[in-house]
Amino acid sequence: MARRIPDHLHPNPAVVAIWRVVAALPKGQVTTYGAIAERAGLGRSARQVGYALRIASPDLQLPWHRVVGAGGRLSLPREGEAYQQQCRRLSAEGVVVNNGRVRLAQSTSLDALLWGRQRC
DNA sequence: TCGATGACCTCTA
DNA sequence: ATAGAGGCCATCG
Repeated sequence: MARRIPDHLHPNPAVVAIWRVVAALPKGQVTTYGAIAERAGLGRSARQVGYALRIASPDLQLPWHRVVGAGGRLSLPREGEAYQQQCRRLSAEGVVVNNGRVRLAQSTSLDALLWGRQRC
């Protein structure tokens, strides 16, 4: 699951710390940028999380799609390619994406099947 | 050194 | 529910 991220992959320790936290996110669970910053020991530097994900190499295979904005809002341009991919990958994990929003905190797999009209 | 720039967040109106 | 203003903070040119 939580794949290890070597220190030498990036000179900035904060970036590596963020990658580690993201890599540890369980499948089907979503969190916010702010929460990740907190867990990485960066306080309110939520923007750093966005930065770290943006510069991350695809080779890392980070589950970046499990990271959303506050209130469960997808924080990517809706017209972009990345947005579509995030929607699909979340849906594939049973996370309901409704009009650019996901259910934070609750989001059990059960009502995912009941509520789930995957409108990406 | 400094202003611009975000895959952000919170509070108002 | 939506929009705008401010705040935040590391990076970048």
